[in-house]
Amino acid sequence: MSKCEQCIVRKFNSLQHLTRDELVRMSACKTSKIIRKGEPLFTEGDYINGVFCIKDGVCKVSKMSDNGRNQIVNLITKGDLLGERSLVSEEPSNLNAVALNDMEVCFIPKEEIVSDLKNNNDFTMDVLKNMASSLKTADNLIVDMAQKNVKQRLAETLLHLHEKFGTNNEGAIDIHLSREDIANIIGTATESGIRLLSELKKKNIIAFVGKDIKILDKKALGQIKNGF
Amino acid sequence: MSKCEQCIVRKFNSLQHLTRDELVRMSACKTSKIIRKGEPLFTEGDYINGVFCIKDGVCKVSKMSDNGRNQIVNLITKGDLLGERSLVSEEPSNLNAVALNDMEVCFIPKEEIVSDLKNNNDFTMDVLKNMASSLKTADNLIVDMAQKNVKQRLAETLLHLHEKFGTNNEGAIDIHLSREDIANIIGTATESGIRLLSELKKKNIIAFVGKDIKILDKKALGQIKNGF
DNA sequence: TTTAAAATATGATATTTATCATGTTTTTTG
DNA sequence: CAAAAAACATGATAAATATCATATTTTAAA
Repeated sequence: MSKCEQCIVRKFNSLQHLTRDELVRMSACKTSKIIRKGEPLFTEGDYINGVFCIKDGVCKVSKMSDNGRNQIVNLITKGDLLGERSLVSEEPSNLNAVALNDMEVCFIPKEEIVSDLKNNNDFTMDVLKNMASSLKTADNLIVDMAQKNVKQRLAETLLHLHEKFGTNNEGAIDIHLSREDIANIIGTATESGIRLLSELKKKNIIAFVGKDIKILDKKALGQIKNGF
Repeated sequence: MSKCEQCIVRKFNSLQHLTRDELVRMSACKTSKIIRKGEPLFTEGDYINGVFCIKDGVCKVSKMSDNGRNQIVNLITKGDLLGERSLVSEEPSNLNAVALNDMEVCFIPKEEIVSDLKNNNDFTMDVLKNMASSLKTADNLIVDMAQKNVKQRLAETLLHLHEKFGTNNEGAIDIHLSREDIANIIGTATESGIRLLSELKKKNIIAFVGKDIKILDKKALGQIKNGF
């Protein structure tokens, strides 16, 4: 099994603040897993009791609404940590995490990492910083969801995905999401999402490469995002 | 000036985990303020650089959307802390806080409290716990905003306000919000909010006591919230 | 590789919500 | 207290979005 102290991925998240000794201890108790596309990392109601460190792949984090529709609240990718909240809460998760492609993840049990939270202030402060940042992002998303219309949210989402995942060698956004996933990110019916994508395609603002999306006119998307 | 170590309010928030010595030091550098109804505690773009401890009163925390509408993301009340995020971030606030009634607050500067974050792990862990809890609440709100319609969100908001603020001696929800505030909580146009409130009144699900709202049929509201 | 299932697409329609207009009531201010 | 401003209210209409129906394409499975 790979060793945390030699793993490059930790450099991208709070684990970079752990000492070599702490990493060696962590390495001894962590487990590595392969999660196949479509499989869950965890499900609403699960007690996670630990943190996932994403070595490769992407997963969608979502929540079922009372209306029976699924809302994606986050996309977690290589280098990210997932499940930090379980470290300071005894409650089960209110979220689902499902792999969007094959993933390689390490799972570090809560007991182990909580002792680091108690003893390594640099680490704790960084976790706190990240949570504060997530909270800001969440507040902004609340405002977007409440105040922007579906067309604006779609434009914003496309720009955001482009920013976050970059483009593949054909110029398309380098993440494979189904039309339903996209609708579940922007919070609309699948048909409405598809319809608006078709409209953007017809206006030559985006193009389809297979089913993936290529942004042709970034400026136009920016304007739509702001309500023009 | 009142002394933190004797102040009952701190018992309701993370400051309860500070030692007597830490409280005495804090007391020496904090400032007390009276904020009148309608006045801001801080405004989008301000560097807060400290934490507000709410001794009395309620404020609304909101953010302007690009569309020029104001979205209320939180109501902060007696016993709460406000501005924790400024402790671990160098960025200016993305939020506005405005008093809904006359408030009594203490302001503790960042420098002072950051040293406690570094040295008192109980305190730090409690701040972390609260932030985790806020994040969960925020995720739930994102899902509601994205997936529930305005009527559902109004019902949910009324039930939530009733839960959070209780009722006054006339049985009305014990917080005075304008119709515009209510619309800004549920994320809709003021007219739409008013219209739906009128409709609930007509159906004898709520009543108006002056301008305040009294819930007559909790069960019916619960059903509307869930889409019936 | 044929069949079944899932995903994508689009039209028709109903529902929800925003916007604009206007009137009334309440609150604030000189 | 009178006048002005703000908040509340409701109608009419337009725009946005969901829902239902159905067809096509793609993917998965037998």
